[in-house]
Amino acid sequence: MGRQPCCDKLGVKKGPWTGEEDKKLINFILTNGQCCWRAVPKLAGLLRCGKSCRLRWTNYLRPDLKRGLLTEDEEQLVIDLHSRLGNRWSKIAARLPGRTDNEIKNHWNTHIKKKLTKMGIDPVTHEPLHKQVSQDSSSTVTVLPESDQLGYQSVETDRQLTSEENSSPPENSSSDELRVQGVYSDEDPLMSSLWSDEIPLLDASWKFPSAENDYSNVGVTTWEGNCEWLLDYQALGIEELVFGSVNIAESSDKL
DNA sequence: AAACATTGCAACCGCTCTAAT
DNA sequence: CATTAGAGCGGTTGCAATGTT
Repeated sequence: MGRQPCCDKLGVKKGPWTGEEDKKLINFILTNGQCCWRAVPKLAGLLRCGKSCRLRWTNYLRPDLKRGLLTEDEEQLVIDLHSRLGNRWSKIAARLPGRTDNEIKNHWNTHIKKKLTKMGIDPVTHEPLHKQVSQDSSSTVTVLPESDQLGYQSVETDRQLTSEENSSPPENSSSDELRVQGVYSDEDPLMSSLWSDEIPLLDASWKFPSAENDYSNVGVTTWEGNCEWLLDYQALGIEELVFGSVNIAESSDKL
């Protein structure tokens, strides 16, 4: 017995969102809060799949999102977290307030990967590339990393990789396996907080520039039952402000 | 100026996880 | 315990913007 599709494929619009659709979605969520996403499109008068609405909201419309490129510090944090967590983008994103997993994933694939490769670091294993290359005697040994210039820390200190592990990226092993293997230590504050599934908060040691801002109630991935701020938004007339950005989206649609 | 190549990002797809029954 | 439905995640794709020839 197959699973029901998340939405009726018939009559469901796909592709880029229009300003009008954004407006409807924002308006609905500001007014009603977040109930079940499956019901959102119907209630909001959208011809979209609930999943699509959730994605649009979490990746683009959420008012607490930061826009623009990742800062150097954020990038560094992403690299560090990736070396520990692998492609667990949502876990990584949880450590960067105002950033989405999609955004970080895109930034990783388009910028950081290249940067690391250029630096002679394998973006998958975080191992120096020359280790693999040097096996081929004909190739020149890559001079290693300007990594220090960027503050990149080899993960060898954190992870004692066997040659087998070296051939399989972290994401190929289950987290529990890795923990059992001692790859991640429970004494590592980052890892232990991740294991315990607490609401992510920036550790002071990250020296993240925006840590001065209070994001303590923003890091939650769902704000069900925690949407008082929406009412505040409305009371303060911030809805207008939000829609201002929608207008920008609308105008960009016309371009 | 035009054609082509590359890049970057928003959005989709399909799978897994989890909670409810 | 098994089944089901919904939510979330990570990989991938499509396309507009930008750069290069």
